[in-house]
Amino acid sequence: MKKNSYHHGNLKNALIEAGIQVLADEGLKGLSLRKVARIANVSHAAPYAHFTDKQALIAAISTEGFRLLYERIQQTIEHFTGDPLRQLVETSWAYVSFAISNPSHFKIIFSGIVEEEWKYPSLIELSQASFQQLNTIVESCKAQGILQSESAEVSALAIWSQMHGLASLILERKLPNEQLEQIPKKALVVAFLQHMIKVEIPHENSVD
Amino acid sequence: MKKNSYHHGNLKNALIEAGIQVLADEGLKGLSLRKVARIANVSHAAPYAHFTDKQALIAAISTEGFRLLYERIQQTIEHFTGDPLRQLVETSWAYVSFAISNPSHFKIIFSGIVEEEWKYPSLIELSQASFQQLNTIVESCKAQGILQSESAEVSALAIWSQMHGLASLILERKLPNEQLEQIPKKALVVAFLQHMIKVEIPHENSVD
DNA sequence: TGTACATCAGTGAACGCGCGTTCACTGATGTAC
DNA sequence: TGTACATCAGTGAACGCGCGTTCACTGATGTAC
Repeated sequence: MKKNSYHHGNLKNALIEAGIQVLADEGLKGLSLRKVARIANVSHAAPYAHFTDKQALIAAISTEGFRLLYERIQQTIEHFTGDPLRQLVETSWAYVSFAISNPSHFKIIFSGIVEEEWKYPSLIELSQASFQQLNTIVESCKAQGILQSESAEVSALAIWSQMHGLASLILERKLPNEQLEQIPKKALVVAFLQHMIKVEIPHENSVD
Repeated sequence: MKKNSYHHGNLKNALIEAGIQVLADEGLKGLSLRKVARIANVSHAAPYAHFTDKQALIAAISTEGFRLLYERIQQTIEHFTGDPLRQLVETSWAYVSFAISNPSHFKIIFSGIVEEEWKYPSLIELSQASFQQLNTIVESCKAQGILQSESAEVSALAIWSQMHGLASLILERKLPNEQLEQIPKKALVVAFLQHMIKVEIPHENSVD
């Protein structure tokens, strides 16, 4: 970024960025340390100064993506403080739209590519923190009588599963027909949630 | 299968089976034509008599898996003819349990690995037929007042998404805590569906 | 401010590997007469 | 039943490739005094 010779100065991040780019362009099968180094204008051995091996780079990309997702959801939660129903709808949509606009990140986080995940504790922390975000919202909704009142955790998992499944099916282009494909994705999210919610979800003056 | 020299007799299927085995043992990154040929006790060039290239083998494995899933669901439907609620519960469970017991097949079908899917029309047909199975059940449920009465297709997609998401999260070991992991998976399926259904789902004298 | 030195972040050659695919070939099988 | 021949399903050598990783190295940077 700053120096034009020898020491790069920010190579670690540059390699992560390059990796994301490769994933977007060619998918996982096209991702190699050598290619990533090439894109960062650096010799093919240079990455080893920052990552112990290829898995470590993949884990770093995954962690970075998870962090982005987490922060996006956190912002949404704060933006709608005090309105749990709205929080539920908007965070669900944030999840699905994150997948749509960052397919590489979403896929690498959730495609079981990172082996031996326990070696990368920040990944696991983020995963649990993310679920906790949703769980808190669901508890608030139940407290307000918006959702049926059984185990909040099961309900949270039900919602997460639904949004995760929708995101996956969209990314894999498995939406079963054109009719469904033409429905705006946010409308699908709202319709799905409406199936589970007692009160009517109000029309929003869409924020994003 | 029959001859012990030169002509194999059933090599095409043997290669598909070998491919499934490799996927189960080492995942997609370990799958190569050469390895598959090795397992089938055949020279590394032999597969080219049956598949134009590596992609074609992958597509064949995927198609085979999809067919198994389709047939399993079809049997479940027929087994509970006349009882749409039961059909809904049991086919949902069939979907999730197929994923659990055939993770390689499930992943390869739904992981976007098959490129240029349009080259393999039977894959696309199976995909649409599968959704149609679910759609028919949902329509019956709505006719009986079991489900809310909006678009059957949207409801069907909601259910499919939910089960697909649950299956994916289980396979990727992303269930957020041990508490949830200890719940029998079928109980989760039932709980999820209960969120969307007006009537109580009866306890079944479990069939499988 | 200047110098000596440790540490850091890169280089480039080299290793061994398994892969996908092609090609000329050959052994086995099926069919027409 | 026997023979000629086309077709099919395999073989094994060869190609070129990109990869992950290691290693001895060197240029740049930071620090102690």
